[in-house]
Amino acid sequence: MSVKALKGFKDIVPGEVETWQYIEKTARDIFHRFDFSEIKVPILEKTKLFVRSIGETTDIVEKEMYTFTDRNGSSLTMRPEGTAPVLRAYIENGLQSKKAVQKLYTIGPMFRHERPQKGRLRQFHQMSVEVLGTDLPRVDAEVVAMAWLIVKELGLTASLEINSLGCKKCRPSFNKALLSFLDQAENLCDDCQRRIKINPLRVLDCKSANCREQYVKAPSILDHICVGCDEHFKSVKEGLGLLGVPYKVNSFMVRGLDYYTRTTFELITGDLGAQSAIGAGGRYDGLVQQLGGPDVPGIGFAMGMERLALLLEQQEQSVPLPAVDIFVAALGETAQKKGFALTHRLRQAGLTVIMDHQDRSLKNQMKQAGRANARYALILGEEELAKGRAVLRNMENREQHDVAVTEDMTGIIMQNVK
RNA sequence: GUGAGCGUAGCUCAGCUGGUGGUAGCUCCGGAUUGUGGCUCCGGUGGUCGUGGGUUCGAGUCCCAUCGUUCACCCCA
Repeated sequence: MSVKALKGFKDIVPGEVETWQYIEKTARDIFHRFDFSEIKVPILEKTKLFVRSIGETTDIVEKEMYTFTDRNGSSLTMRPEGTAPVLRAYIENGLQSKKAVQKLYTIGPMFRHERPQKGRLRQFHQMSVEVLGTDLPRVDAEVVAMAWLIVKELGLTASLEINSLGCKKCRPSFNKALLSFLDQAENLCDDCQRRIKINPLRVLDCKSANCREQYVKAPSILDHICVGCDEHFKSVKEGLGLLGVPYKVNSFMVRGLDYYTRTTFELITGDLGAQSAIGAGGRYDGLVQQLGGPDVPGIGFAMGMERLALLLEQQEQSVPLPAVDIFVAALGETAQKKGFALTHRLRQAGLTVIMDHQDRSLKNQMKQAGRANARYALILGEEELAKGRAVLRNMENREQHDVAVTEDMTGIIMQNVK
C-alpha cells in the first residue's frame, strides 16, 4: 500500500487550485484597498502562546491542538488560529511604535485535531486580518464591511450577524444573571450542563430544541452591557448603516475563543451543512497586553478558505480561468525545432505560451489548444515553413492569417496578440 | 471523543432475494478522405470488487474484524 496523506489533510490539485488563487487574489486586492499590509508569521509557536490567548478551558486548547515536544524538550504547537501569532509578532517587532494603528493580514494553514467533516479539515486555511491600536467603533464597522465586501466580490450570498459581548467590567454581571437563569432551567442537555461549568455564554449557541425553547427567556447580554459598551455598539451599528452593510443583531451569538470583547460578528450560510460560519471575528481589547505587549485594543476576523471554495461551488459562482495567449502547434521535426525556440522567445517577451513536444497530429494539437483556452494558435507546418510563413489563428472567431517566419517574428506576434 | 452511512476502472456509479466483473457514463488515446479545436459518431487503454478472516458447492453480494472515507454530534473559520 502506498503512503497516503494524513486524515484531514488534503492536496489542492490543478483544477481546484484555480479557485483558491481566485479567492486569494480577490481578498488581497480588497485588503490593499483598505490599506492593510501582509505579515507572514511562523506556523509553529510555543504552546503557551495559544494557551494564554485562546483560553485554557476551550476545546481548541484542551483537545484539538497539535502539540509536541521538540528535540530540546520545549512544548511546541502547530498554530490552531492566526490571531495569537500575529499579535506575538506585533509585540516582538515593536510594530506599535512604527505606526499608531497597524492594519495587518495573513493567509495560511491552521491545524486542529478534529474529526473531519464537510467544511472542516485538520489542516485548513484562513485569511485573517487584525487592526491594532484603536477601538474606534468606525474601525469595527470598517473591518466588518471589509469582510462583507470579500463575500460580495466573490459573488457569494451570506448573512451577517453581529453582537456585543461587553467588556471586562460588564461581562461578569451578565454571567451572574445568566447563571441564575440557568439554575432555574430544567432538563438541559448534557452538553449544556457541561457548558455551564466551562463557559456559560456558550449554552446560548445550543442546537437542542428543548434548550433553545428555554433560552428564549434567557437574559440578553445586550441588556447587561455597560454604558460605554452600549454606546460603542450603537456607533458600530450606525457605522454599518452609513456603509450600507446589511446586518442582523443576534444577542445569542457567542464566540468560541475566550479573548473576545465588545463587537463580535459572523458571516453565515445555510449552504455548507453543519459548518455555517464562513468568516467570523470580533474585538479583543486587552489581549495584546495579556500577551505581554502594550495596552492597545484590537479587532480582527478570519475567513475559511475551504469554506469559501465550497460555497463558490455550491452557489455556482464561476471562477475565471487563467488565460493562455498562444498555443504553438508544430508539424514535423523542422517545425518542432523552430517552434521550440520561438516558444521560449515569446515567453521571455511576456506571453503565456503552450507547446506540445510529442509531435501529435494537428487535430490533436488544436484540441489541446481549445481545451487550454488559448486565445491564439500559431501553426507551424511544413508547407508554410517552406515559404517562410506560418498561420496565426484566432481561436475565438476562427479567423486566421499568414505571418512571416523571421528572426524578429516575436514582435509581429506580440502586436497581433496584445 | 460519540453515532450513522459508504468503500466496484483516474473520476461518477449499476450490480435485484448469493450463481462467470459491466458493449455503463466522464476522462485519456486513436479514427470519421492523407494538415485545423470545444459538438456528434466509432474504436481502444484501463479493475487483485479497500484489506484479512468466516459461512457456502459457489461471495462484489451474507457475517466478523480491520483500515479508509463521508455526514452528523461536539467544536469552529
